[in-house]
Amino acid sequence: MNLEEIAELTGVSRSTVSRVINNDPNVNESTRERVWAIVRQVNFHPNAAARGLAAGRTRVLGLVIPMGVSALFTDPYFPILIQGVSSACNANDQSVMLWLAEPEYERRTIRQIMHSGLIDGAIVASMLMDDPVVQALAEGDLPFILVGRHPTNTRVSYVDTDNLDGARKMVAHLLRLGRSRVATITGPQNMIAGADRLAGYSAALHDRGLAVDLELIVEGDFTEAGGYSVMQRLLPRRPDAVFVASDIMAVGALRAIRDAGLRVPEEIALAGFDDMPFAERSEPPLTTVRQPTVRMGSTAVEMLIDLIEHPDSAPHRIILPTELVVRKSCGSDLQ
Amino acid sequence: MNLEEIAELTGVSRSTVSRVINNDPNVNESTRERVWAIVRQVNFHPNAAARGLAAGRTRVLGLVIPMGVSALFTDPYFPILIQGVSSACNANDQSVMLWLAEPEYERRTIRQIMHSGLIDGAIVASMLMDDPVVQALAEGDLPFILVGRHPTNTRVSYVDTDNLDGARKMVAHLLRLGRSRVATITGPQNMIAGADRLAGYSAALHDRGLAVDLELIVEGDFTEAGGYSVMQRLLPRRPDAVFVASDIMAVGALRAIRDAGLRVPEEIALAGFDDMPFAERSEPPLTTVRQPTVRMGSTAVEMLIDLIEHPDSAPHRIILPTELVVRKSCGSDLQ
DNA sequence: CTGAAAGCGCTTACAG
DNA sequence: CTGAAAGCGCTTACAG
Repeated sequence: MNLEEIAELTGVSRSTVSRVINNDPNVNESTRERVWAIVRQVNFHPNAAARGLAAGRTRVLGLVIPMGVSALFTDPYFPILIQGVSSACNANDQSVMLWLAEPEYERRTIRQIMHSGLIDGAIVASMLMDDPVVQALAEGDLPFILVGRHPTNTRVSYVDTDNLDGARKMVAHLLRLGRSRVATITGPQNMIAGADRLAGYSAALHDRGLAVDLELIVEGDFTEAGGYSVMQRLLPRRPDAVFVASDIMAVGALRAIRDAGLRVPEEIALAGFDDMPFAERSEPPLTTVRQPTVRMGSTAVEMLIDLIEHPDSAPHRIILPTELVVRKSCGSDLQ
Repeated sequence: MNLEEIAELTGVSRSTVSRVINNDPNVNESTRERVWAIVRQVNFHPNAAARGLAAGRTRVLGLVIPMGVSALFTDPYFPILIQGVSSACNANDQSVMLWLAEPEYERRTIRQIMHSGLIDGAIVASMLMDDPVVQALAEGDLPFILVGRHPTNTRVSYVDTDNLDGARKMVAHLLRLGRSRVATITGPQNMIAGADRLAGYSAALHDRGLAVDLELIVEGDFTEAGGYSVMQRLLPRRPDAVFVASDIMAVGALRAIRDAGLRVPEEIALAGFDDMPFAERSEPPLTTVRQPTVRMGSTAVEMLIDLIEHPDSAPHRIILPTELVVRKSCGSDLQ
């Protein structure tokens, strides 16, 4: 079933059918109705590939997730992001092509994306400070939006969580509770969120006129096992609070504190970041920073559609706010 | 940059360039090399949409996940499945189009999928006994593979986990440990995995010549909160072991048992299903059944490619084995 | 082994 | 408001 056949059934030309399907205003009302009737009757759906080829727009958006960093896919961040993107695409009548860029295919992936003709633009969930994927995209001419800010390139558009502010608010909270040796377990410093959350930690100390004690800063790797072992290294330095840059690391840190015979929050206040589902189920429930992951996804979609339609617009940068989620692990109720 | 331009640069016809790109054997070796050299030099990639239109094959596979059931997306099953599918697609030089079918868009989604011309076939992760999406697909002529068996339609191909056998092995294990009142918290009985795991429970009792006690069977909803409340209902009936049809429900059940002042595994042995990441972190670590989710994804891809290339082959059904993961919560070490 | 030509199913100036 | 025609970038019989 194609345009030609519909045209025949309706007694108009292929062009007119096309106009009707595309809601072109220049069609006689009665013609339009006649065509629609047939279209619906035979359950006709135009071939999207042909449409894309002819019109130069496929209404398909690519979602690129570089898997290089780790098996981050077992944590809910990406699934939730995918959900946000997908649902915004549904709402905007777009389809989504998913590219999980495994390291061994990364080069091929990025080429495919840019030259496939299959997508009108891409949303890239890059996490690294200096991602070759982003580099390559920036050199091509496919519209794209980053989820996660880009630290240097001033010409890319992105949406990000306010990681710095979230961390800052959390550390300020811990200080306000009277903790004096607030340590932090950071994320990898080659990851933007890792760097930004550390910057927030420093800023909070600075806000209070406190000096950063390098002894109290240790770098984790965003895994539970990493959180555990790094917390063990931290314990002899006697922190009375720890801001952990991710919930999953916080769970590991919690175990390490327990295994050392210390109590949370009495002896060590603990706070995470992300507000993952397990955070509220942990024992004690984990104080953390909530980020608007779904909204990042849908915002990215809207930005991308806008960029596709206005390729020459200036780069947009949107930073979404976070929210403090205070539970038992920080000892707010001990005061 | 298109075929025509490459042809011009090489001094051959568009047809020949196309043959080279598609590894057609009927090309002179030296011509082939000359063309490849140029293709690489200008970093040419054929337009996939045009290719799909002309050849009738896009090398894009659809992955359809009906989101109707629940926000199942916060558990790692789907992400891991997506990963398996995506990585097998990469390995087979296919791209993947992701359709998260939200209930409100389900009808449109399925139409889009079938008529888009964008994909050569679909992998459908359906969970319901009687899914309208599967129904619709079965009536169309797009090749598709189900992840999760179909109970009635004998003409669809699928890959599934051996849910029945996994449950059966687990319950047999609990019985072997000397537990005499083995209860089960099932999944929703309109979901295939829910039904199959209950069937496995019954089979294990039957294998031992034991009668099923309906008092010891309660239906959960695959959520933690559900596991909690349903376990509360179960407690007065004094089970000494509970096979819970999913890890997330098992975590809820564990909390309910604790809150009632009972000990796991001493007073109640507990076992889950799925082997999710948090299962080994639970306290005590959860005995469970591991299913090969990644392999289901990659198997589905291979089956689909096969089906696309041999549309008339008989339906295939592949059931992958599970593995018992024995940890502390079942009390194996109490013996 | 190679090329000219038709065709995949659409869109969109162009002319009327 | 409508249609004939060119074109999007490929593939693939067909003829040689």
